[in-house]
Amino acid sequence: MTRIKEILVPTTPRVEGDEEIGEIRNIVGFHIRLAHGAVYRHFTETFSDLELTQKQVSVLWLVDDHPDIAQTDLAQRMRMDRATTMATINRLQARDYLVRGKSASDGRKQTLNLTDEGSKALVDAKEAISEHEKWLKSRLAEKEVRTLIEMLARIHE
Amino acid sequence: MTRIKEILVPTTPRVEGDEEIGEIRNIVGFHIRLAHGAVYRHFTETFSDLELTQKQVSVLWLVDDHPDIAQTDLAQRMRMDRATTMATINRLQARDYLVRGKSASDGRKQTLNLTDEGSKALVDAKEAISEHEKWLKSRLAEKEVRTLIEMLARIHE
DNA sequence: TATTGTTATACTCTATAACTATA
DNA sequence: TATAGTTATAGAGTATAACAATA
Repeated sequence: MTRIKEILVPTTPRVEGDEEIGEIRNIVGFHIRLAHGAVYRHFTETFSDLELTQKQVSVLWLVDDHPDIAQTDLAQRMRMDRATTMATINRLQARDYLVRGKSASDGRKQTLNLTDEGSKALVDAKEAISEHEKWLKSRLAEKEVRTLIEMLARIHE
Repeated sequence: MTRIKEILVPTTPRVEGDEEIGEIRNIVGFHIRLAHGAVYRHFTETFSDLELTQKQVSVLWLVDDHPDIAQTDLAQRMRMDRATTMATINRLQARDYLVRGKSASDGRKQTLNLTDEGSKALVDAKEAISEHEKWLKSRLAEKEVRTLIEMLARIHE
């Protein structure tokens, strides 16, 4: 189901020297950094009770979605190297949010799974993420959310 | 100058349970984090010769655009707090890329300016940023770049 | 040889708190 | 009182290098 909507499109023409590097405001990377910072800050400020970072929540979430996941698999999904993954896992294990096991199929690999405490923490964390997303999405139209995610995915994939 | 354009807007109706939090793939914050990481990684890997981080380049750029800028003004533009700004400035000053001075109008404030060496480094850095942006923009259509910047700005402003 | 996990190391980013000087 | 800069401190993220165990 679709309907026609009229929007105003500013027709900024391409100017001579447009491809040159001009103002810092036109640098995509600059805005990605700032947006990331804003998101990071809102999350940590609003949900300091959680005592979990976005990254840690992401790890709990992925482990919950993929029981027995190995560290390398997790690392790939998070776009982290092994050492960084280790550091994150260690912190979560120290708080008894997840446990390491031995993979039956491959002796080199380990299995990661949430503890009951980890599952409980994830429920709270998802609640927080949900609120956080509402804050984020309040700045975007419904359709823009999908567009934005699609464009960002093209960048990190 | 503007013109009217008609677009099709899919009127996806809100469904029961729509506000529920589903897959991690639908979380905007998740993609912003990953995209930021991808951009960060590409920049540091490709321009390790520079010995400058994106943040440091941004600071040099802003100081160049705004001679005699004070640390607090810079901090606002970078969305950093004072302490983080100090740390960044200190690193750049230690490398003789910028100098601190005293503000004539306000004894509390300082002035920041690039040294000749800092200016030279900025030229190289802008070259790198330009290439980096090409890599980034190769994943996006011309129009999408503007859309993305606009949406990201709405998030961090 | 390649992969997985591990440890050690280092730099950057981020922020909080407390202090000094100035407005 | 408020603002600007400073210092000390700390946790987290990021990565590299080298090592052991396993495939």
